[in-house]
Amino acid sequence: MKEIKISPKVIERLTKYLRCLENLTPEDYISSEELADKMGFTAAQVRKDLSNFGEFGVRGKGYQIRTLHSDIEKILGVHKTNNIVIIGLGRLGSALISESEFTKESFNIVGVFDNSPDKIGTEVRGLKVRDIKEIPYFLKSKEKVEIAIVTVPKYAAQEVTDFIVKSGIKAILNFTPVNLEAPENVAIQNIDLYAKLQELNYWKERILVRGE
Amino acid sequence: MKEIKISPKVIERLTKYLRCLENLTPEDYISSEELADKMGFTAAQVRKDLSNFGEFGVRGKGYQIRTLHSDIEKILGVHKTNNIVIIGLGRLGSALISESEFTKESFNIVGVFDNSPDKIGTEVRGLKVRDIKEIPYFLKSKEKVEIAIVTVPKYAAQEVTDFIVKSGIKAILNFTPVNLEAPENVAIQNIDLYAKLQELNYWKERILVRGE
DNA sequence: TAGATTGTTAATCGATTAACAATC
DNA sequence: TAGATTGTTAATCGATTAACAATC
Repeated sequence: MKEIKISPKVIERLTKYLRCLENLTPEDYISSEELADKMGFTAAQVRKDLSNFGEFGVRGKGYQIRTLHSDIEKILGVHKTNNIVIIGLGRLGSALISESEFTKESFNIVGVFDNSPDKIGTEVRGLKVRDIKEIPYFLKSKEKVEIAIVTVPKYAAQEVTDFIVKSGIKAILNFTPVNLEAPENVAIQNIDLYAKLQELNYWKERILVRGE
Repeated sequence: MKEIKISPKVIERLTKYLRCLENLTPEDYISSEELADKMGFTAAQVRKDLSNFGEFGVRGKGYQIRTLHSDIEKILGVHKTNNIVIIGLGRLGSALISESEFTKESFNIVGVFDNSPDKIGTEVRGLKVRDIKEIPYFLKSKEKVEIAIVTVPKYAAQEVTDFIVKSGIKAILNFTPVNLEAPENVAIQNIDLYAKLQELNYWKERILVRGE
């Protein structure tokens, strides 16, 4: 399998296929057309997306739901458990820790960090809150942790990012509204809740779009 | 100004221009090139995006930061206060209520709804938690509310959506991982935190992308 | 006026879709 | 084998970029 350049849009759709397959009978087969219909895509789109990564279907039959699900999980690397840490224990950070979705098998929160003396040392959902300064030691001593969820206030965002990247973090889910600077080899996904609300506000006046 | 079909990507970038302009001196002028550089876009992109909505620049000088900021706010409809309600008061819903960003001028949380007897009647940040069944009356009696943030558990998502849409909601910020069905004239933006994490997990192994 | 930068048209690039030979 | 549906190539569509005349 050659490493062809994959578009982020393909990966985004892969997560949607996964969501969709979860609700179906694992033993059944589904055609690209059926799967596409469920999500408002085209059958060609589905086949093209998957063909980037190999051949997962059976001609004349379609894709077996169970194997397709597990194949997509493998592509995304979520067939195994990936350790994550949460940086910043404000309201949002706390909420994410308890989010049942995040406690699924594929991601495992192994550390929680903040810089407030009020929070350091307390426990949240069985996790001790640590001083953010401990990050470098924590990352060295513990099992591999590559992903950090950053929910600090925006004035601290860049500084915290520099620090955790230097400490070895390779991927950041950024909830701050700051356009983070980081080295080329650090993956970043931004979730800007307020921006999404602004987008929604635009569309509510015109209609057209069934949000991305 | 003719109503040309605008791509969602344009609106997404508009919110980014806004974020960027916030940190600059209002009286200064900025060229499309300077603005583009700050975000890793091209100057042509910036000019093209803006030209969809009118002429905001001064040839030879660029765009005045203060007026461009306020012009983009007007395009997005966030120059005025838009009322919103929050449906579902789990951890995430509660966090959003307290999110300082959401308490900015342009959005105003006027109602909070849940169906749990434990929560109904309590107060969160000065807002009384109401029974979700009251939504229709609430929307009729109060000032105009068109936007709902939905943070209910996924099994309840579609049912709740049907109910609030029937009650008059015109736009939904959907935090559930469900692909909501709604009439054509209801705008929906989806924020799927877990899916974002999955995407990030893919990119962390290859690198390439500075999340969308 | 000369210099700078816009707004816009035309060219390019990438992503989606249609079509079909391969094959279960 | 006949019917169905894949994987893939070619055609289409839309979005980005380059280029430049308009103009402050």
